[in-house]
Amino acid sequence: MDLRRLRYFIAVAEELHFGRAARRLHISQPPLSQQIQTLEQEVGVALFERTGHRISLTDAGRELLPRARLVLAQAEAAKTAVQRVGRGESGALELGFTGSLPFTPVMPRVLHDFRRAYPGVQLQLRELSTREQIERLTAETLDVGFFRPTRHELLEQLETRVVLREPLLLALHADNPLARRKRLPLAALTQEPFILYSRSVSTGLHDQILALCLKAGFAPRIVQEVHEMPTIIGLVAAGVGVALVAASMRQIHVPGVVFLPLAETGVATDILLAWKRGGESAALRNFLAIALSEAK
Amino acid sequence: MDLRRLRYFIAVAEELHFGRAARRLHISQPPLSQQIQTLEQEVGVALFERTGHRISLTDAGRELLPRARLVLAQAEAAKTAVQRVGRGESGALELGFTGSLPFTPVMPRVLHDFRRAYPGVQLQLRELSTREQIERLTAETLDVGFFRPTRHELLEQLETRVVLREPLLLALHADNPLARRKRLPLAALTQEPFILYSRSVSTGLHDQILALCLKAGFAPRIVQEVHEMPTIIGLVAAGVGVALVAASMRQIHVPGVVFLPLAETGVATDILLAWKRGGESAALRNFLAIALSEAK
DNA sequence: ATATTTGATATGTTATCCATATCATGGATC
DNA sequence: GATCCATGATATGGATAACATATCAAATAT
Repeated sequence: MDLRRLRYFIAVAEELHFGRAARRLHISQPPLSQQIQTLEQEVGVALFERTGHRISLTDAGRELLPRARLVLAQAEAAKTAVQRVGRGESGALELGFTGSLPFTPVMPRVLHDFRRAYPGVQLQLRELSTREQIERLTAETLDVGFFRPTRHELLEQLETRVVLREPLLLALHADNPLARRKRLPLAALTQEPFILYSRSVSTGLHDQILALCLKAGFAPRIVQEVHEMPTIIGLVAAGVGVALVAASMRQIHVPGVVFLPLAETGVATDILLAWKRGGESAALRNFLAIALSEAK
Repeated sequence: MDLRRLRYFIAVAEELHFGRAARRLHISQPPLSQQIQTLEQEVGVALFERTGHRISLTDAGRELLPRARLVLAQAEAAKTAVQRVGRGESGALELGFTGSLPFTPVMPRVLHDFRRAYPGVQLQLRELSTREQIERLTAETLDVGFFRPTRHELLEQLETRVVLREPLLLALHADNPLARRKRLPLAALTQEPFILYSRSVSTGLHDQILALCLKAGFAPRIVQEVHEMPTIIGLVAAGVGVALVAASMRQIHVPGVVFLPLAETGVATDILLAWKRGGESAALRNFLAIALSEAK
């Protein structure tokens, strides 16, 4: 199983024509036929069906094609990553985060410290939903991600650490009579219109808040679902309704929005750092070291 | 970037000793040094630091090690996956069957045994009429099918085997006076209302039963045509008429339906296994091996 | 029936890979 | 500090593998 043979195989599988594939590979046709035959001998399975004038992939060939592409892509990625390190850029790191994270104390601090400690690392920031982050982390098209707890079947393939736990606060409009109180029990919100996190995108918070309300004895009247926390603040300012948000949302100063602690204790939301187990790059290891040391 | 070179690199990186790594790779030391140098030239970065007596990984080498492992592992996985498909241990198989087949002893047993022997094969079951199966088998949008004999011009393009021969029984309602007899000659049914198989969908059974009746000296009074055997049982139970059904229909226990053997001997219906000649996938070959070995 | 296109085969050349032999250098030992 | 040992690099020749040119056999198209 040679990378060159895999490359040849992909060319033939894509062109479905030995001659064209050979031209694309800048070799002549006979050695290509020969290499494919060698590859087929090696795996012990026919990869193409040669029925006279035209060829087609066998089941085995169809199985191999995407895998061969993956192997080649990863080899290529390894090469460029190594070269980047060689040029002193010491690697690249793609970091995912949800919209609320930049307002928390943890993400800015980690970024700042990492940038100072490893100025050579090319740090790419990507705002992505929790779900997208989990999918890209498992597919290894993202190195590390910040998000809040959720349910997702791929989560168990990832390594996660809680890096911050912050209380949930009630955000409501200053004109609301309840805004004059010092703290509020959830039960006081029975009649309030609720802004909630989207069930499909922010499953964890959606379910958590719903469960809290039910425990307090009422089902919230949901007037709006949103994807990201900061959006909520805008809606609260616009008088659309009340919402439960992480304490760090207080960072966002919008006239007319008041934050109140809940009377209930222990109502909080975690911030997680997640990455794929095994095969951590040097840059990722360094990032994790900094992020986790600041986590307590 | 050759897979061999990556393998060599991993060995040296793990042993941190060219001699030991060479021994592990069953080659001598000089070519190993040479291959590592070639690899370093290829990526343009030093992977090891040779400081006199001992060597260590450079940052670039540390970056490469986990990635090289990943590439090799995935190449290996691709190989075994392809081989599994080649051996028919994985892949997909689409199986057609008519409505009466699940009640026969042969189809459930074959499915059970095949699933146990080749759990990796994705087995798709499709309830299809005999005609549809024949058309899809010749068009190769179906891999294999179970049905009863019929006339169809495309049949000669298919390979067929009889996997079970079962007697035809008379199904009639318990209230029918004839139901008290132990066995019945066909001639006793001259005046009975007949439920028959649709001429267009189940040509074989339709013609067979019509011929039997004519041979017994009467033309049956057909009150209803149906597409599938199990449907008949329901109609018999409803008192619509009498019918000839395969013995395995006795599996369907519906109150009010009585099954009686015919006085005539040798009145039976076959169950066929059919597939398209040539180009059998490995999974299909394995399926046929199991199905035909149980056919006797 | 003939021409054309396709992938497979034959053969010689070149490049790659490996083994044996040898060299250069950094530590360890006396 | 001279010697010895271990380690990786270099030199050289032979085996293997990959390639190009020339050619073939079979399937289509004209």
